[in-house]
Amino acid sequence: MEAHRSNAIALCEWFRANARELPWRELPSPYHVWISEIMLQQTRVEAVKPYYMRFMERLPDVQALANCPESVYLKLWEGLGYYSRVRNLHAAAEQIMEQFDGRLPASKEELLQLKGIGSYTAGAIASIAFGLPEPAVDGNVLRVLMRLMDCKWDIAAASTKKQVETLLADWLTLDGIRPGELNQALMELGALVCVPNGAPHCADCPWQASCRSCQNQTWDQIPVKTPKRPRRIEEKTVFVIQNQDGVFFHKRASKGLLAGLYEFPNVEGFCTQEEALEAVKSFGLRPIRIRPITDAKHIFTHIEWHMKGYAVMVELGEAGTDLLYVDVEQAQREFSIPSAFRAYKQYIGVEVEK
DNA sequence: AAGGCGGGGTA
DNA sequence: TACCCAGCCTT
Repeated sequence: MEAHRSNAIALCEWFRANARELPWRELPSPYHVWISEIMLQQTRVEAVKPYYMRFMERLPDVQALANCPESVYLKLWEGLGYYSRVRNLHAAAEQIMEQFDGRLPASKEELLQLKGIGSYTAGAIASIAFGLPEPAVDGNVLRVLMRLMDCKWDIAAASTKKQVETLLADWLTLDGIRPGELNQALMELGALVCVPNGAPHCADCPWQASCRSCQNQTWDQIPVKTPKRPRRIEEKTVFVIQNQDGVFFHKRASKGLLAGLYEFPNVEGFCTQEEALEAVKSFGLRPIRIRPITDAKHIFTHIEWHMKGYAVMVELGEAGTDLLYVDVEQAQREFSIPSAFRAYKQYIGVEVEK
């Protein structure tokens, strides 16, 4: 246990000297920590920064978030990915207003009752915002500790995470340890020194002398992780349908992939120009002109979209189906459109040549 | 335990 | 190209 203590102390000293200045570290209130931790799930620090700043400006507290309409919070999340995060964030804000008098609860057990908060996030909020000795085990922490112990357990296994949580629970109650600091230090070490891609910067590591993986030169074998299965490919035809006044969009279903976001009307499979015209007619619209536009590919974690595009000019009038007809400004302002359709946004407002 | 769920950086 | 990122939820 004494070896653990000296490791923990050395890591915290390293952290105090090397911690990055991050927006959510300026004033780590429970709300600030909560929002930042949700945004940081499976998402890099640099990607989160501008979203975090804008989110805090627009929704500075739990009440503002609880009262926020879906279109606004989805727009604030547009492009960040994993959109159920912000849906759960909003639901949890309502939960906090109703059950906890507008303040985040100060226990891991209660935090776990909130939508979108699992073991890691509950531990992060409990330790960083409330100073409680709760572990916060993410991918960084698993990698760092597996290397420290030269341990080849599968980090994709739930049992591995449990073991690490149990180990850290002891570290966090050691004399002179600030739980929030140690948890952040473990993650910071993983982000800056014991990096996931390429060789770790062992010369800069506060654990260099005690790290088994460094001694045994096994860093490239650790962590062990079961591979995920290959992506499936889906072919789609995407339509940028316009008339003189506006453009047509479709709101996706409230569950599943890209839930609740807006998309260009599209159909399964690759359409010829003739088939494309038929598809547009099936939307309840009368095409005037059509031309092929760019192909595009978008890679999700588990799916690959291969897209073929057509720009279509249609007669004035609403669609007979569930398409929404809006002017460009309204679309920009109110519609959250996923990055998958980035290649087609440039055709909005562009004349369709014969 | 396994699969669904985004998007982008990096080697 | 493949892997990973301050993971969570559903089945």
